[in-house]
Amino acid sequence: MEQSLIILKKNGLSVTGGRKKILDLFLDAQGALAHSDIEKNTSVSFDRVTVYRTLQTFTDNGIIHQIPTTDNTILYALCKDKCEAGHHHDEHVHFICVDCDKTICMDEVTVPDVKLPKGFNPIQTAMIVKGICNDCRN
Amino acid sequence: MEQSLIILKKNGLSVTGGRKKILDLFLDAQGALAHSDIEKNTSVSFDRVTVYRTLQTFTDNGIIHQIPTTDNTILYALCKDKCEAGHHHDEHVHFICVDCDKTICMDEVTVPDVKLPKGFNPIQTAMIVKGICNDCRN
DNA sequence: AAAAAGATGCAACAATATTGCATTTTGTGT
DNA sequence: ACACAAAATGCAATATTGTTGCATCTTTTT
Repeated sequence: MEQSLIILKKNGLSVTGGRKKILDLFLDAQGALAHSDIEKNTSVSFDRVTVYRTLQTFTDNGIIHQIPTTDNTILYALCKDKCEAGHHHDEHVHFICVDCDKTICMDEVTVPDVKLPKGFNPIQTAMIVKGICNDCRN
Repeated sequence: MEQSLIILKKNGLSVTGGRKKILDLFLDAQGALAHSDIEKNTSVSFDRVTVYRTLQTFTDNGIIHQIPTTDNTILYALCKDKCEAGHHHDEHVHFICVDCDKTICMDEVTVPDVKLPKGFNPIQTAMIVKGICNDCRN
């Protein structure tokens, strides 16, 4: 059985052509995807609204997570199995290549703890490293 | 002499009413500001475009820096004196309060180093902690 | 197979961001 | 202080991005 199908069923989502297609994009992608990446993809011919709603649904169900960026786009990437609905554990490092512009999830690299000033109570931590990725160094 | 004036002069920027006003907002602000915060501020009555261009100018000159977020807004905050034009050193932790929604720069908390996989060359690191801030805990 | 629940498309709208150009303001040299 | 050059601003137009309501179609359930 296809992986995208498995994932959708596991999360109790009705399986539709659109969801499978978009989920496959993530499964195939090396790095993170923006809404525009999906919309521009020739194999996806859905309404913009459907893409928005699908990404929202996937996020709500812990299938994908959002990645913070400094340009005004939201990036999405597949969650690993540790994520639960409504409570993401995407506490791994995200690497953004300044050359090829790809964003890569480094699941092996966990975010180190930081000591915060008194009175500040951390719930979730994200870390973004900009640099040159493995493919772009020469 | 006013601080905003000093900063503008130091960076070789022509000093205008708009730039002073916006810079003062940052100097007064506790946390980071979004474009909309500035535009909505009653004491600012400039064209949206001017605000965009001013923020861009300040960013280019290392006066303010951008903060990554997962909602699709760009946040800006004052750089400390270590920042140079074109090369930001905003390697401090940003704290986003999930209650009051303020974003605070924790200049005292430096971002710890992480070991990246072979072939990945880091240039800049950012870290975002979500949680409850000092004002909102009870 | 029918009913219920859910997903999708469309249209309208809202918010956000960008660009070119004319006008005004600021900085510079005298 | 004045005139000129350089830079900033405002306005209009346009592009991009995100949201909502509702009718229609598809999937799931019984």
